[in-house]
Amino acid sequence: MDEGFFERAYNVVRQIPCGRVATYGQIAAMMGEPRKARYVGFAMHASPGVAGGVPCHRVVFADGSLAPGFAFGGPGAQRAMLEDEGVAFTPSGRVDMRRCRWEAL
DNA sequence: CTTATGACTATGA
DNA sequence: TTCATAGCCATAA
Repeated sequence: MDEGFFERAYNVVRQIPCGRVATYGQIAAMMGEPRKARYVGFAMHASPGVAGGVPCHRVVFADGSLAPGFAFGGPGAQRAMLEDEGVAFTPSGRVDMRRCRWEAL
């Protein structure tokens, strides 16, 4: 893996404003390589976390679901953080993409 | 060259 | 709406 890819991924994720979420494919697309959504996920896995300036909790699946089993803090922690930032959730436990999906300016 | 794997996505039942 | 499957890219065996 090219570390530059990680840097670019973090650089994009860092731009996600509070109360918004972005999908892996969306971030990958902003990096110029829309087919590497999986690598974006890997970058998030290896991200320094919110303290490092990378709000990886704001990165979700295309359908609004979160990463099960790999959440940092424990199950429901990611959701709790998003809710705390004002992100709306559906009764099904998924992010309300229609309202909270982040769009590049 | 063929398989296998993975914080993904799209499609079909 | 949910679950299952196939396609996707890069790396490793």
